[in-house]
Amino acid sequence: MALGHAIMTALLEDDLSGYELAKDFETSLGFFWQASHQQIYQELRKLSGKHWLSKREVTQRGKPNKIVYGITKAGREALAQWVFSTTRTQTAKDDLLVKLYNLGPGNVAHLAGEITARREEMMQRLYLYEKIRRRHYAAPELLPTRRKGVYLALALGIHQGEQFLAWCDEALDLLSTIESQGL
Amino acid sequence: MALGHAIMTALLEDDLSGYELAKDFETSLGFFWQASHQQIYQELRKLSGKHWLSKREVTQRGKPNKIVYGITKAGREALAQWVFSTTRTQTAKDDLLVKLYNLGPGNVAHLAGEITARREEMMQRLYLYEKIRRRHYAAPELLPTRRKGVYLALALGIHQGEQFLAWCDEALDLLSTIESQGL
DNA sequence: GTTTACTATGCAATATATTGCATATCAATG
DNA sequence: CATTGATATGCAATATATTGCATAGTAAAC
Repeated sequence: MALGHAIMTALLEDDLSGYELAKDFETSLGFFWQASHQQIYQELRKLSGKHWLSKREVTQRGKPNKIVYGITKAGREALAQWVFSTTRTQTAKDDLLVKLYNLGPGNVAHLAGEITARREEMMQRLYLYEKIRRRHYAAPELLPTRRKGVYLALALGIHQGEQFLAWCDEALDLLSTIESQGL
Repeated sequence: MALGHAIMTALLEDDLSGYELAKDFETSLGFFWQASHQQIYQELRKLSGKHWLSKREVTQRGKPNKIVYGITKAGREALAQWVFSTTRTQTAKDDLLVKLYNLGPGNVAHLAGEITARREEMMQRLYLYEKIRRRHYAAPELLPTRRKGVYLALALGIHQGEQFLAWCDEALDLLSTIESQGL
């Protein structure tokens, strides 16, 4: 039920529509919790069914109307309680690592390519992270409490991203010593 | 369909029963791909239905009989092909980070506790990783090709684990500056 | 003026994962 | 000799996630 709590968390600061939430999940909170729009729309209906969210339709001009959700008092309480619940040990699944277990002369080149692509992606993400950090989290000790938490999540993302880049380099280095075999 | 491929990968070196696979998934490959025994048993039946695995019953004394699975030629081919498939962008979901977005005076102490627990867990895992590295991967350049891939997965685990410890310290440090509020 | 892109929401089917329970043998503990 | 724990496999129900498709209005590009 963590997606629901992630959504409520996103709604703590602003009321948002499903579409806007889906957009948001591609950045910020979505760095740590991805979700597709289908999932979000379903979850929104569930949450408002539980009265943890309120909804209202907003008429728009030049665009289809949207349904904007806001967190209710009951929602805030449920969220606050959830923070104290025991976190199930996280999933941590990555195809790439399973693929690496299958490393062989026939696929070195391909795997090196995948790693290079991931490296690129991570570079771009880090660029984004850094931009956010510089703009909003330059002095973490001075932030209001809640923002300190957000900062820490960001800091983890940055550290792990940098670490990942270093690993990519190590990996590409090692892979380059393997004789590739065409198909 | 990646669980299936993870299972076949595990069966590349040894034939194993569902129970043994489930045990294995708690270590080694399971560091990068967790799965419960229910999932594994179901997947095994699916895979042998596709003739990617063969099965035979092994009579045991002092223990219930077991069904041992081995990868077939067709399975090996499917696995080798899968390595070239496009990896869907990984999931990356962590309750703890969502919780951090909800940081407040009422839950600092709790969150600090969760981070401390995670730190402990990671220390233990790192200890395991390091033991494996020293024993089997001391000289990565000299390993046979496939083992180089396994080494790289391990290396990523180690680097990210160490990075995580450093982050925990940073986080605990920052959290300690926040005034905690009892309930 | 037709195509493409963005906003906005949704259904249905399938795939994947989790939770709880059930069964059965044997060894060791108390 | 009753309980606990390890081995060994499985069903059923629910929860969660993914994939493909459908609709519909407007704006901008060509």
